[in-house]
Amino acid sequence: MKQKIYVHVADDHKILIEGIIAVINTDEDIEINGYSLTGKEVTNWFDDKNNKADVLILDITMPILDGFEVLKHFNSNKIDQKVIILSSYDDIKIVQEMLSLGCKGYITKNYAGEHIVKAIRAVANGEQYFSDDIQKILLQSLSKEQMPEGDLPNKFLLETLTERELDVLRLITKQLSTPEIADKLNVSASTIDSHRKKLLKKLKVKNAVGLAMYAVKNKIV
Amino acid sequence: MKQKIYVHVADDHKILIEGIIAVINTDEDIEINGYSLTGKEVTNWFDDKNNKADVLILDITMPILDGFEVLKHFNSNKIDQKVIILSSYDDIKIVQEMLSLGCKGYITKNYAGEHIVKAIRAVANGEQYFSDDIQKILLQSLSKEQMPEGDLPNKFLLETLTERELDVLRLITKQLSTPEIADKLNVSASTIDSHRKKLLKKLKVKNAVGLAMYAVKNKIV
DNA sequence: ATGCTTCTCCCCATAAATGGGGAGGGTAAA
DNA sequence: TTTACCCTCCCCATTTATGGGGAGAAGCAT
Repeated sequence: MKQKIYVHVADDHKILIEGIIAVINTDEDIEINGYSLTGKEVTNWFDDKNNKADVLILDITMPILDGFEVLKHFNSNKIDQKVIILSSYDDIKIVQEMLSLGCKGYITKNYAGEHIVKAIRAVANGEQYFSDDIQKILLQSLSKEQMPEGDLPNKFLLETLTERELDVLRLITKQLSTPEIADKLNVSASTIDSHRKKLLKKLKVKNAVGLAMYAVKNKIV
Repeated sequence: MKQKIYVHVADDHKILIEGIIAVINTDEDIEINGYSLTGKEVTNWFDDKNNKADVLILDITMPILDGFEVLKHFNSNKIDQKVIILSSYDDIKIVQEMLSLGCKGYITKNYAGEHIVKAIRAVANGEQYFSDDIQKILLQSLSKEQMPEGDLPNKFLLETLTERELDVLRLITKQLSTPEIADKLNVSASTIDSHRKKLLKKLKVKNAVGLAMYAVKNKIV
């Protein structure tokens, strides 16, 4: 029998912890030797040098301390802990932030059932592990040009929009057509067309709906 | 031995379903005889008269159809199903909305582990059941004597959208064009055109951008 | 002065969206 | 059975949107 892998689970929903335990208990060489319902419990547990786990499965949204703060605590206290993020979020910004904070794996709750055991084995073995959807968005982010660290990618894109482009974008979200926008801004429709083309290229979206969704996400409206 | 209670579980996170199964399996007289990962699966399951469950445990945030829409489907199709809402939300408006839609129990995911078995027994027995935190906010709302008037204004409009229209609306927000949507749904582009026209009329918006903005406001996406 | 960007406007063309009408098949309720 | 709604598909037509190119005027910075 292989050496046992000890796992600590942290999630504010106990039912989810019980689900993970149920899935993992089918494997004899993995054992849950502790769990936490808040981020504070996690840091307390690992601050005690008697407590150890090969892998920590960590939720992001938790009371008192969230997943980000737990990882920051580990970093500032030189606690070298292998962490798998288990979250509902599949936002590239969050994933990148977590990676920069040192997590070794990231799986979304949609994939947890099938992949969690694989993830634990991989990370315990010193490898990384990401669920399929996370792999996908990570690859997408790579192909698009990486942002300088700590910078929010969308903030950056937003800066590249000129004032006039922002004017047009705002009016688009108000459901105005090109001729209507041209009229409102007292320029030719051709000009608005140019701005629209520029917006589509800059924001890498397909159509006006994409522009609107971008505007909403970035709170331009 | 008592008569067995059959339970259907619906949640978009399979790991949570596995947790519930793990907790419930300790009781011999309760059995999970089905589960769903989307609201659509739930309605399909219960539309089949061969499928029955004494209790349905229902999450609110699910793909395709959310918990609200599942209950509305039950009501408009005269399906008398005992439902326990299992959600992270502890918003009084949401709880009241769910009660008015006929749910028999409401427990938050924080309390799921300890209370879910009790809740199932109570509801299967014709009683109501609410977890402690939900009981608390329900009592508060009574003492404040607040009315749920004008609470969810747009949710009403949402009701008027058919499932097919919602399908189309969701794909529009993903920046798909009419031909692309037609391809994805395996129907003719003319059909999608019809749905788009209907959507524009029903939601009283000018164009696809208006549809997208509506979808965002009403958290369809 | 020479680039650089922005804003403006135009040409070309095709694809897509909007707006009106109708129509058949299905299901379900009254 | 009749009524109503939903989903499907088509006709007509016009307006908008997308995608490529170029180009001049103004401002600004090195």
